[in-house]
Amino acid sequence: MLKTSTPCHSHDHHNECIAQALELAEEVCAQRGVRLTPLRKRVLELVWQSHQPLGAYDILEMLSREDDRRAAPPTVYRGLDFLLENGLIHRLASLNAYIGCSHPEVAHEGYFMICQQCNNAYELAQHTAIDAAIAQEALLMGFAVQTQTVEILGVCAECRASA
Amino acid sequence: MLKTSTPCHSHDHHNECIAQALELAEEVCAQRGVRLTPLRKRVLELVWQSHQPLGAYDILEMLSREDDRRAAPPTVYRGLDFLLENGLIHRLASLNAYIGCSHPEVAHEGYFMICQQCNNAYELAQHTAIDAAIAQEALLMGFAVQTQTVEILGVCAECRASA
DNA sequence: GAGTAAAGAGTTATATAATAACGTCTCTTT
DNA sequence: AAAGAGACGTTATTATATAACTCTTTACTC
Repeated sequence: MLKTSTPCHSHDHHNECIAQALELAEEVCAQRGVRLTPLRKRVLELVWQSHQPLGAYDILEMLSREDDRRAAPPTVYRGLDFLLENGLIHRLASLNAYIGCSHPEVAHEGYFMICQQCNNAYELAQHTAIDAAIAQEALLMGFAVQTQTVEILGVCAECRASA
Repeated sequence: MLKTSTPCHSHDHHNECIAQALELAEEVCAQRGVRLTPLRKRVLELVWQSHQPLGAYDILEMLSREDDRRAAPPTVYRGLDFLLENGLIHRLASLNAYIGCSHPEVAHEGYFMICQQCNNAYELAQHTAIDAAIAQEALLMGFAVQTQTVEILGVCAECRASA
């Protein structure tokens, strides 16, 4: 059973959290026989630089800044597509944005609570009451679930406390 | 408590279901003192012509066909915005599409099961296990929910049966 | 190790979804 | 009638994503 990803609010985030995610990504890709190319790794790293969902064009701009030749959209979208396929990131449909996944080793749907003040996205654990409830409703309707989009917008505990 | 909207598969859909929705919309708007102008009503009618979510540009094209002068995007989006604000339609973030709401008289979030074969979108009842589960998770996290996006893609019972 | 197929990535152009900004018309309210 | 607000037309633009073609790199086969 997966645990709720607890976003780091510490300054070590950039060092620890990202490094850990990249390492795990390497493992996962190796195990699956798919290639985490420099570009893909670069995109993943950029996505991981915050717990705040990033737009594809934000990533594009960051990429373009580093290499000083201008990257084009397909470059980023290919990277994102690969990462999505391999569960290394999730896409947030309600924001048109992307965010790193802490548990790429297990295929799963992402359930998110997204704070509209700090913009952090908190991925919920699997096997919560939520997915049980969805499974139950689906069963009642005879509906065969393929993919799920569960994105809750609001204000996180920290932001509520500091308000 | 709301009931699950049971999409009509009958041929009477166009006559009954739409008429009923439009009538209800009139009532709701009258009661709230907002204006269901001809344009807005027209957009709502178009949205209701199927239980399949429609894109804004689909609606735009339909509008343009009738009046034979070409309508522009803002025309449609203004209509959609009004309808959204008044709960007469829902927006499906995962599809960038819009669909009529059967219960505009009660403010609520839309939970949807969307069939990838027939494209029908089934709006779930409120007060299901799902919203209870979401509320419970939010409570655990100290998260104040503002808006919810719950969109389940898969195959509906009918399509499974006929496959 | 050379030949070949497939995957990855660059590049240009385009599709799709949504909004900004401004003008005009039409109501109501005074 | 004048003023103000709401609704809508119109043009242009922004934001998000993909198509199509090319060339390079990698991996596989012999």
